[in-house]
Amino acid sequence: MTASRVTIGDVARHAEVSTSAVSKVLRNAYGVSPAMRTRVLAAIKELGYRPHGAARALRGHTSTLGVLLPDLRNPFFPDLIDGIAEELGDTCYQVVISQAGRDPAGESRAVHALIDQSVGGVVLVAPLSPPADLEVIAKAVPVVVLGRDDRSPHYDAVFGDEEVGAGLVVEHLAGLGHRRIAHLADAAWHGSGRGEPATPPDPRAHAYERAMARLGLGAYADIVRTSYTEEGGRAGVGELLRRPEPPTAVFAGADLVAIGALGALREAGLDVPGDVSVAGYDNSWLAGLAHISLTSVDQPGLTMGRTAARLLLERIGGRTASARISITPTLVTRRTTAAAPPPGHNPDAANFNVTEI
Amino acid sequence: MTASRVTIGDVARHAEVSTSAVSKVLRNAYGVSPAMRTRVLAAIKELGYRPHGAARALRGHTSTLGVLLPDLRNPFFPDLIDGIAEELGDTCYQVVISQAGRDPAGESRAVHALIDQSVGGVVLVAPLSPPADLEVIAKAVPVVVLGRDDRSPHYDAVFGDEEVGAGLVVEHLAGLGHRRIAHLADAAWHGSGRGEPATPPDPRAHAYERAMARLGLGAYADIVRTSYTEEGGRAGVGELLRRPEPPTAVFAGADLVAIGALGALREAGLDVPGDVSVAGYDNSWLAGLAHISLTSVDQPGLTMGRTAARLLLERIGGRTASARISITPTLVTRRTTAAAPPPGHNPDAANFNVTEI
DNA sequence: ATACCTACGGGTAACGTTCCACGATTTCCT
DNA sequence: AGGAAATCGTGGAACGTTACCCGTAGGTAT
Repeated sequence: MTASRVTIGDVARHAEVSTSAVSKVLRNAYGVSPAMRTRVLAAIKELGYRPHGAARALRGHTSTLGVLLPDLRNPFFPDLIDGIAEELGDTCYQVVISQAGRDPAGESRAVHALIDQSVGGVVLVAPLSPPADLEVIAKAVPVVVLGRDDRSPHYDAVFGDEEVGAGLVVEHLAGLGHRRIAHLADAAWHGSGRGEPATPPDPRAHAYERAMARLGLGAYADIVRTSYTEEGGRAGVGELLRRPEPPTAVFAGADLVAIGALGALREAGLDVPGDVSVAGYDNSWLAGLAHISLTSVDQPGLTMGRTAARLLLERIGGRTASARISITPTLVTRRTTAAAPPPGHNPDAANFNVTEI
Repeated sequence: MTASRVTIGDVARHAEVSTSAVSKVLRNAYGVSPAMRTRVLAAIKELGYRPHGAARALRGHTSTLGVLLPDLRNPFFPDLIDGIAEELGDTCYQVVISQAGRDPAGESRAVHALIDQSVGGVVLVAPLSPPADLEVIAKAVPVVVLGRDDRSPHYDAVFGDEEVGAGLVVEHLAGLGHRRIAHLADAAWHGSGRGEPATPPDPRAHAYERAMARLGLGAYADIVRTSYTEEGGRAGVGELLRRPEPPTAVFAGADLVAIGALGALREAGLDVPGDVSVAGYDNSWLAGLAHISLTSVDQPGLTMGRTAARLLLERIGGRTASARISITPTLVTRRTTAAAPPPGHNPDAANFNVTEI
């Protein structure tokens, strides 16, 4: 029952010109007189005509860009999206977002679905697929990877400097006297499994390890791989608390994970930061909430989003040289990190301080 | 430099059949022998062929559904998306998400962009556009509205029962002895402005007013309109605290707003729930966090998302009769609501209890 | 043997847009 | 004045897919 669409032909008839003419004013191409332009514009408005995106796409024109997000719940991602949308504000491009699965297969399916929809380009946020797969995708459509330090000849990358970020956290915690500093890493970023040069090794976890080693704490390094969700944070802390000597500080790879960690610690009767310090990553709005006040590594999401969008536009514009842009993070210290408890400290004794229910 | 796409013609040539034949096996239509089918399938796999979405769309076939979200930060929305994705799991449909602006104009632009992309249907989450505009849109594409109680002959609606939801909160707070119960409502839901029958009146705010009246607290009803964001919650509380007699309870129309309210109250030196009680709406994962533990009206986001997707599929399948599905919310009480302070209570005196920095 | 069905496969006209090539007119230059 | 150049507008062939319609081959009932 959907009324048949009004086409460029209808507009042409109504304005008594050719469809080519209408097409020209639509794309404001060369060769159209002001008189005709106004007539066509009037006809368009009168008929409420809107160009058919699919038909345009068939001719190779597109006005949508795709953004692939691993997860809608991560509070850092809206910042990226806002940045992308801002940069695209004065262009004709429109953003569509697609949620990738938690696994490379789902991610691949989602990105191909985006391409089948003939988007003009894609921003892949923290993708799971190995670089080789992305090279293939980049052959079909301009690609910018956001949040992974890939070096590819065919697509661009925008990412925070993990070495600096992890270093800041570890140095901060070590400076507070912590030695047993554990790290909750992203399980999805599995080192491979087939022995093939698959996804590059998790750079955040590696940076953590190097920072620990640099500070002479290499023996205390302890990585738990878990999902980058609140639930993952809970599970990770659950595992850490079963260690013979649980850590006194937890460096979560994402704010959401840190939030889960905070919850699990609280439920275990441990005080933050009295018994255990917790730090997150991304400094999303969640970290800044008064009731959470999470120490976190600040990454300028808006800037990163804008940069990714800019690179994508450049690629679409014809740039073939590859770009790699690194962004240096900073540390925002808040109330979840404090001096390490004294060596003989018994966490359970601290429970007397807990005044909340 | 993007390599030219492999088309259905390439597949046909490679399998030595006609394009019609390939098209048939693609849609597994009638009239194709098993032998040919396997040959074509082999060719498809060998060439890595993927059907061109835009070309299909031009012929009237589509396999994407659009979801329009007002805001990526609202923690309730991912639940809806997950519900929609779940329901669509075993169909060929793929979801794309688009972020509407904060104003009706931006929303309209976003939904039309979606339609131009020839989606097969759209789910509009808490739309700002007046029903009349949605009727127009529903003429072009199947529409389901999620989170607003519209009764339209041309599109469906799935929504929580606001009367029950607001009633539960107000009764809960009144039962705890509160009288000055204020409400933070959505400013975007402006009652109109032109005198035209624009967007219907904010049902949540109205339900709040009726509940207050029903309990004999009509004189205490106090609505502050603010944006449905964390910042909006802060601003709303700021305004409420400037009242001659500030409220002892705040009913925020969304969890995110309640979070902002909590932050502002804390910064004002007020204790929650000692001095002021706070309740939210949607019972998103944010409300359940141990560090927040917000009393909130529970709406089953997953179910609502699934229902919306189901209705959309039915519409696409040809149903023309309109559906309206109301979902009854429940109340989850947590630690942000408690008995009202005694009449002579001086909030400032309570500051002695504040132990945190 | 003829007519009729069924199963299988191909030919081809759309779908709505863009853009190249090419007329038709006017303006400019010497 | 004669032609070149600039300007304005049109025709029509794609783009990749689908769906209708029509052959053909073999089988079966009359």
